[in-house]
Amino acid sequence: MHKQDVTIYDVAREAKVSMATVSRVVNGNNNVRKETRDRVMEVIKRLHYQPNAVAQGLASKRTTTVGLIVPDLTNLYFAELSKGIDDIAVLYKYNIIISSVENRLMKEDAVIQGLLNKQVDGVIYMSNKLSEEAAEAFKRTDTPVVLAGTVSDNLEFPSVNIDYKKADTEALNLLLNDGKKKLALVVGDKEAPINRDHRIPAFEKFVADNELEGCEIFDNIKDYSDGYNLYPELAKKGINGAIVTKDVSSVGLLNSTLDRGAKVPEDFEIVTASATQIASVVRPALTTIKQPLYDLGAVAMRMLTKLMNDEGLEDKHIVLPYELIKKQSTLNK
Amino acid sequence: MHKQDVTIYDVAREAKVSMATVSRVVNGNNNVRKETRDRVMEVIKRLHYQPNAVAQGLASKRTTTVGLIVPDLTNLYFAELSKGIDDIAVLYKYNIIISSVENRLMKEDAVIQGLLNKQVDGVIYMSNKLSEEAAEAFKRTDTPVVLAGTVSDNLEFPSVNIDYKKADTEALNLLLNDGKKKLALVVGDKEAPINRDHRIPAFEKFVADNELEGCEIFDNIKDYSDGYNLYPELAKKGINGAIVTKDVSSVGLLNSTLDRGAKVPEDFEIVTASATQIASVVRPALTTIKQPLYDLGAVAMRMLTKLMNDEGLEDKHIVLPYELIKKQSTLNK
DNA sequence: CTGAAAGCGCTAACAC
DNA sequence: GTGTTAGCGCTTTCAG
Repeated sequence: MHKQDVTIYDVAREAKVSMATVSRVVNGNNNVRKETRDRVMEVIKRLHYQPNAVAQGLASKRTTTVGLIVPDLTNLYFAELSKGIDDIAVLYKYNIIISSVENRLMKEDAVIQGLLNKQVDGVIYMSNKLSEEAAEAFKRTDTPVVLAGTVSDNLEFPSVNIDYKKADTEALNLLLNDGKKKLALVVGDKEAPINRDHRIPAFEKFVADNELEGCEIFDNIKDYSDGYNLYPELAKKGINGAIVTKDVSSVGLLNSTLDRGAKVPEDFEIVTASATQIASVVRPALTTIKQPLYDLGAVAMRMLTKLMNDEGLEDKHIVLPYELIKKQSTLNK
Repeated sequence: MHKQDVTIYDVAREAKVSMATVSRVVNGNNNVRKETRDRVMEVIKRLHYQPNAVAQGLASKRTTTVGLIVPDLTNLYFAELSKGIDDIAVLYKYNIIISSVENRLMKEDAVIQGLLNKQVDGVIYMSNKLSEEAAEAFKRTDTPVVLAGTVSDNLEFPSVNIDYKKADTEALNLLLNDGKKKLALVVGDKEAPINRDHRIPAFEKFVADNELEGCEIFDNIKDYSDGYNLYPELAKKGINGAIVTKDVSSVGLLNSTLDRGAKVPEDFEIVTASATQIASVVRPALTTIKQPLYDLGAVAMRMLTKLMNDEGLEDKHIVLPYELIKKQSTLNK
């Protein structure tokens, strides 16, 4: 970034107006006579003037930039969320500073502080859970924050989610209806609020309500091989149906099942709780709880634009509909 | 972004020094007596002072922000590249403004101009091809640019790639060695420089060198269903081996092949030219040209940091090694 | 080692 | 409608 060649001052001089007028033209302020505006526009074009957004940001205290906090860029779940956010951001002319925080030395609150120092106008936070430190960092600022696809203990921050309990219950009903009675819930982290407060209670309630026996929760299944290595244990325990929260784990479990000669869905049924591209290209195709990831992101960003304009929100917590997509990994009787 | 509560001026007054000294402390300048430094640090901590990066940017002409231009966030190919970039960016304390440009009304050069207006210190451009307008926009500025996994006609811009010709030739040799002689090259866009100048010439040369007949190039295969719908045509023409540039298309083709009762790899072999997670979870697993996506991104970002520090580059065009990973979609005799 | 002062490029009252 | 004038919060000579 070298010294800027042409500034608002050059345009003013050349167009024989004050820089205030140039500023008005640039910002679409109506208080400029048409002839003046045209003249200024002509000079802007001729000189290839481009406003310096940093200077604008310092003077106006708005950077038209929002921060995005995401665990991992290469996780399709968050990539699809981000796409929804990005599309709405473009619509409202915001740029996005993206920060991934998983497996980093830098602590989450330091990342957030860095974003705030850059004077972002707002932040969207995505994760399986809102960490303590992140929540604290957000509370210290008055920069608006929206949680997308992220469960939080307190309802302090606006959020967009689906009804995880309802979705899981519906999936469990599908399994039960197919005659599978020894069910499993396979999660990445038992303590993540989304699991602790939603999926696990829903599972336990379902098991109790239907008086099922031998059902179990499996923790710490985070990637493909975790899923792949899990099947023997499930088989030994006679489990014949599972809801798996991560789709790569689902695929690992699926492949493992097939490799060991079990039939899906006859012997064993799988429902995956996060439907990304990966779940739909494997064979047999996986039955999924389809979260509207794109929409979750888009709605979250729309909420944020309102907050950044001090417009206020009708609903602070939005719940979007999901869909249970029945494919070949369940019998679907 | 409201009025900042505590500024460098507050710290200066409280510590009984000038703001210049506070600035020195904040920026780690050594020309400060230890006692003074300690006193300033104490006040900074006590007042929770955080420098305003926008003001720093305006005054210093460095924003410690780089722009990333990517076709689509949800394409794992670019997501993995981005991850490499991001990790190095964090290391050098840069933030990343990410802009996706595929299927947008806004033209690419407008996106680039927007990034430049934000005074990014550098730009990394990723795409299948560098568009004319993008190249023009980059030429107008002296902000450094690096191309990652992107082929360009001219060698004006520094770049990081693999040797696509060599990789494809090795893959074709694998197919031929397995006894497959009617080969196909399946691409997304014939006119993209990576195909036009690398993959297609390599394919044609291979066919000529080995005096093969009935080999053909298939264009416009961009997604899963394109790949899925392609197989009948290949079958009719007796094609028995294919290199597919996009991995989702490869998977589509694979599933279609299996659905129609052909055996992979006995009757038909597939090699995919971009190995993302998707290629490795399907069954049979796909043989792939494994591009070091993470490294491509990391090296590109490292180059950019050098350029941003006016350090100069030893090599302007870096070629990284690839690997041909043999899996079950080829016989591998 | 420290301070004074001049910007960086723009916005936003305020006056006319 | 348009110009004048303060800043926005920080870096960076230049003196001393």
